Amino acid sequence: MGVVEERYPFKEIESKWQNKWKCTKDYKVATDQGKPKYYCLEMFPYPSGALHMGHLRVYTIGDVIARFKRRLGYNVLHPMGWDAFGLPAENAAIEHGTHPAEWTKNNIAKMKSQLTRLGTSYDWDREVTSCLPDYYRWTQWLFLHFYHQGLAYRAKAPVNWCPQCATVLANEQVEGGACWRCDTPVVSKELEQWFFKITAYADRLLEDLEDLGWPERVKVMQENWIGRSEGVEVDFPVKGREDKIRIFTTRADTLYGVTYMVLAPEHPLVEELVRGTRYEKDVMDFVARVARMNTADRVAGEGKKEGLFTGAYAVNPLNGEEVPIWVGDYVVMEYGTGAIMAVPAHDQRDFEFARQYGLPIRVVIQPEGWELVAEEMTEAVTDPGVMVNSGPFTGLPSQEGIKKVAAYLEERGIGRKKVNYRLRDWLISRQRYWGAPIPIVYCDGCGIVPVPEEELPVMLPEKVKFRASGPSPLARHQEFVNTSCPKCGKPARRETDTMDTFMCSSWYYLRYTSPWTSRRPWEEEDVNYWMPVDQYIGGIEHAILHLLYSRFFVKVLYDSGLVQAKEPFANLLTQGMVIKEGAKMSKSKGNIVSPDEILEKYGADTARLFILFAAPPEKDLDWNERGVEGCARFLNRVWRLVRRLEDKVPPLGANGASGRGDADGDDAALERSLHQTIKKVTEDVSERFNFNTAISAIMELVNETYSYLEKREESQWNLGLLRETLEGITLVLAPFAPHIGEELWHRLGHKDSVHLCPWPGFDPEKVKAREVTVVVQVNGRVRDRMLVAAETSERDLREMALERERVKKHLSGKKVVKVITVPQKLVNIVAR
RNA sequence: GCCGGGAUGUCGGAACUGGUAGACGAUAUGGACUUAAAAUCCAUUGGGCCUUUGGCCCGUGCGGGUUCGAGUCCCGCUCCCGGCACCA
Repeated sequence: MGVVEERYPFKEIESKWQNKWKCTKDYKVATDQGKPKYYCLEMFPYPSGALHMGHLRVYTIGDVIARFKRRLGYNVLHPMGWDAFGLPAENAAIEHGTHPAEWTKNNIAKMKSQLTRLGTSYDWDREVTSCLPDYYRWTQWLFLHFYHQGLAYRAKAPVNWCPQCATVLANEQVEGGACWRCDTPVVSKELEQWFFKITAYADRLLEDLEDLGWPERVKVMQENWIGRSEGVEVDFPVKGREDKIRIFTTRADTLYGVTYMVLAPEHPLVEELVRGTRYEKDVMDFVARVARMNTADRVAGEGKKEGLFTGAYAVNPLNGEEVPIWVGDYVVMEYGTGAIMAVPAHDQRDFEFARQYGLPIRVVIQPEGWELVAEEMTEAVTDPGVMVNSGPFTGLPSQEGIKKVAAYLEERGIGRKKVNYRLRDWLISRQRYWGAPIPIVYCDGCGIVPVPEEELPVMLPEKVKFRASGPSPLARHQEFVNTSCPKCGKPARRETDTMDTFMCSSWYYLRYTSPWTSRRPWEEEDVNYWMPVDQYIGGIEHAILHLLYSRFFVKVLYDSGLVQAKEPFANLLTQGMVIKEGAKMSKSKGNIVSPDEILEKYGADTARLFILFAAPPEKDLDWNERGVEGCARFLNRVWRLVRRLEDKVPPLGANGASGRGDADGDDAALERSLHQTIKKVTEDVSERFNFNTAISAIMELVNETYSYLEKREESQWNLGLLRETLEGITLVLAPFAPHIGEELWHRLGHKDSVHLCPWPGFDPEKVKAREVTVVVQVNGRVRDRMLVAAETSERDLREMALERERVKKHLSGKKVVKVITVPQKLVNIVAR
């Protein structure tokens, strides 16, 4: 029985088929209007050096989907490339002296070979690398396109600066006041930078979320990030001055409850109000102190509020009342108008501030069911209620009041409806070398001049010197900086900032559709055939960043007629993390599992199978070596099963096709299992991406096939049925374990690749069981089981159930009140 | 605080629109094969109770409810994970 104990030689098999697939280019695709397309895409990696387990997981999931859809007859675009600009390359250059281009190139080579070893089915002819001039040329082209659309502008503004990365960051790249990449607290700096006007698309970015096949939580995260808020802006005149303080509020119904105003420390009016007054020194000291705090400190001081009276008063435009104007750190300049009306009775922050500084509290909304008394309140009451002390609005329900007061303000020209967003424009300048140069020239005479399209790309100079601190290599590179103005020809200076690498990744999926074109960023026919991406797969960490920027890009391109898709990614799958012993893999914890070691020890098929089997794709996956061994065991079982029978089972169509009507029904049972398995795998993969249950179904079929062989003498085996079964197993296993699938398929006598073979269908008739186990319950408790013909009628079921001895025992002394029957499932007898 | 998601054996996880809770895999235990080990194969593997073949009871985070029947639906909580947050 030597063969039976054999383990499958994965090393030979895997390299054999990987070479074959490479030569035959089985996964190369072309635009084909006559075929339904399917664009399957995984987020392209940053070439950091080597794949980690997280990469292994995404690329395995994507590969299974691509292989599966191909087999279903789709023209599948499944490309791969490299998000190759970025800081680590530059930092490596500073530390080790390797040029970023060299470092990146080596990493790409390494990671590409790892992806090949994993058995992925990419069309490598479409590989894109964002740091190469033939790619970043178009990134620059897109910058100019945005510029010409009025969507790129240069502005001086307070921006987030990461001292560690020595560059500015977009708002999306600051997490809790710290740099998303290195976790260093960011500081605020006033700089002139390039911005993309993403806020102009806020509403569409919000509205179009609805139709996306994305996880709810990702949609909600984007919703929160955009932070749409409807309200009114109201002007409060300043007593004794021409100035007005404009505020934004969502609670116009509480306008009669205003007892003071607060300006943000950065508000331009602050200085003017206090100038020359006895309040000036204290207020300006306070303003300076707040300005010195970095973002992290200000976030950390959450809840603690500080403020000062400015000595000035504002007039409530509704009731003419004079209220003191304060300056306070709990009001931020970036949101709304940088000034608020304070209604301590109905806003928790105002309430805390008022209590702290002894400012008056006035109730103007009485919630239903209890009587609010300002002096007795311990917190603000924000619930809706009835308006009180509100002049002509008294007695109105507050929710109605919001609208009525707004209308009243608008009529009198003292206020207007306004929608505010939390979303800020996207700051795309970076003070670093390893990125796409911003194609702009500054001329003393002409000002900001875009580099003409035909002069693209603005090449990143290769010979530069890296230093640990100071200006970026680009800013110090005189030949790069000094140029002539494209407009007037006089000496001019180039922009030395490069673009945020999120620019590069905002359009790479468009480039994949026609990466060879050198005349345009993409060919219209190709981009419109393939887009949108049907299934996008990647980590949740890009829920806002990459996914929001890409959506913005496509909307802009749609508006200019460059693409027909309104959204880049129709469906999104966010895969969970790979963890070990309940913790994220990290160097400090020493729980890192290396993909190379896994591929070496167990092979790609086993690694893939475990990744897919251990958890559904959205959930975290706990890496467990014993589980990996279980998957290796399973593949060996399949291997031995085919090896044992490959010379015995006749080709399909020849004599010995599966005979039915065998006396004991084992043949029918095995055949049924086969069809049920195909059905289950098909549904689990196509409808829900539940690879784990699909694989367990295949395991069950393999177990049953072994049982079948065990049960009978070899002479009694139905060899035709066994061939059908073995082929079925191979066909459905192939997307998950492509190498062994291909090998077994060929061992079974086939000449073509299993991966190009149509997905097997199932016969709905053969899925149905002839006999089923029906459960008999008495008062909802299972008391017996009956094996009956599947088509047994409800009446028969009921009668049979009532006749069962065990049932009678439980019915003794009771009266049958009701009998519920569910054909093929159960009978429930209700007795009292 | 607001929003989203979750809690099922020893572990990873199954259970379609309410209908046999624990599929599949791992672990553990026992057995077969072997000089022995590995590998392989077979059996058992939620808890408790009863004298057995067998049977009974409990059990899907907690407390209620709806229903013939609830892991699944409803109400009220607890805890965990994630996002946002002086956002006016």
